[in-house]
Amino acid sequence: MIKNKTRYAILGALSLMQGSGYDIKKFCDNSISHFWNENYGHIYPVLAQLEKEGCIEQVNQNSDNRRKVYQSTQKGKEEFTSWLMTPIDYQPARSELLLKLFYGNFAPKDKILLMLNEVRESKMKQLDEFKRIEDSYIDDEKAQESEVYVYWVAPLRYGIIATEAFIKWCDETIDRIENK
Amino acid sequence: MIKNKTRYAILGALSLMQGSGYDIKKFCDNSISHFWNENYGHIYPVLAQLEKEGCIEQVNQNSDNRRKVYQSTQKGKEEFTSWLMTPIDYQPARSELLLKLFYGNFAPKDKILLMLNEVRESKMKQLDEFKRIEDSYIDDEKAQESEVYVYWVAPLRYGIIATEAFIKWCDETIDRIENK
DNA sequence: ACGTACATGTAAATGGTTACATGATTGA
DNA sequence: TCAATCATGTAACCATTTACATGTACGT
Repeated sequence: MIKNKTRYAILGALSLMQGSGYDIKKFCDNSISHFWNENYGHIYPVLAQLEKEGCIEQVNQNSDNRRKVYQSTQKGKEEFTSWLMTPIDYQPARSELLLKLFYGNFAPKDKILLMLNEVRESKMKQLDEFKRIEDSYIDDEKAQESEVYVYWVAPLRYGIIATEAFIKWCDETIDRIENK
Repeated sequence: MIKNKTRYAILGALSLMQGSGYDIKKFCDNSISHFWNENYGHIYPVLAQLEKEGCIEQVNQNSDNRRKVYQSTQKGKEEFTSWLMTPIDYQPARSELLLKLFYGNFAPKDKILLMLNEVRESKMKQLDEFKRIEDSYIDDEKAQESEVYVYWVAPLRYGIIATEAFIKWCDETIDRIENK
């Protein structure tokens, strides 16, 4: 049935907090969106599946009875930890940008340059956002003492380093196309 | 029905050469695999679809009559060029590595370090391969004069720059985890 | 009272991979 | 003659996204 990654994204979220499907979606959008995404169409069925398997359970709560608040069970925690230690799946590459660029000679030069400048622009904005978050981390001394600090910084640093590299590549590529 | 990207990967391949589904698959595996992949389950149905729509046509050929060799039609060429000029689709991020790392505190430190060292190792190999190809380009003066040269170099340079950045990030992340 | 955000879920469509079936050709 | 590669295709499965349906709660 519905398998793999969403399952672990949910178990991961519920290892940090208890919450509803809606909360998990918000967590994905707000906290890990730069390296992960989920949508409701996936979350709710997997949540039901995980409950059926005893990996998560509903938390009794008297207040808002629309909400189904879940927490991870021992079984769920164990499955999550064991997944953390399994090797990364190979992900076949699919870059629409590089595919288009590879065939760039079939389009007018200025259109290709426009495309590159647009992606460069959007990456610059992303980089600014990453650096803003990094600055807020650097100012927060308590956070730095936390056990999880290095693991939260790592994806952010990845965003920064990868985006800087991307912009560098844009610059040299734009330059090379302009001067050809 | 079956839509979008495979369609353009095929039209792109057939803009450089004429060939069969099998040839297109080989082309993907050999020439553009570091930024694109296709499989037979996608290629053959899309090939049939494209022929039905008049974007490609079969080439008469007397030799091997098992093979169905296709070439792009005027219509196909126009559709491909116009696709080249449309904006890049947004791709939601999904990095299993970063997801696992984000939750790294739930696994033993040495397992996380092992994981990072493994991906670092495999990226090093990839980088060597990219540089080997780059060297062969640099030695080839005729290739450099070609109109398409910049467009063929760009994805390769992307591979090099992005992979170098990745390794740099691995190093700093491994270091940070070791010293925590 | 109205709009926005909260909240859960399903159905359908789309996208992509893997496994299978089938057989010809080529070279060692 | 045996293995590898060439060659085409289908079916089943798995994964993902989008659209839809439905209704509540809360602040202004």
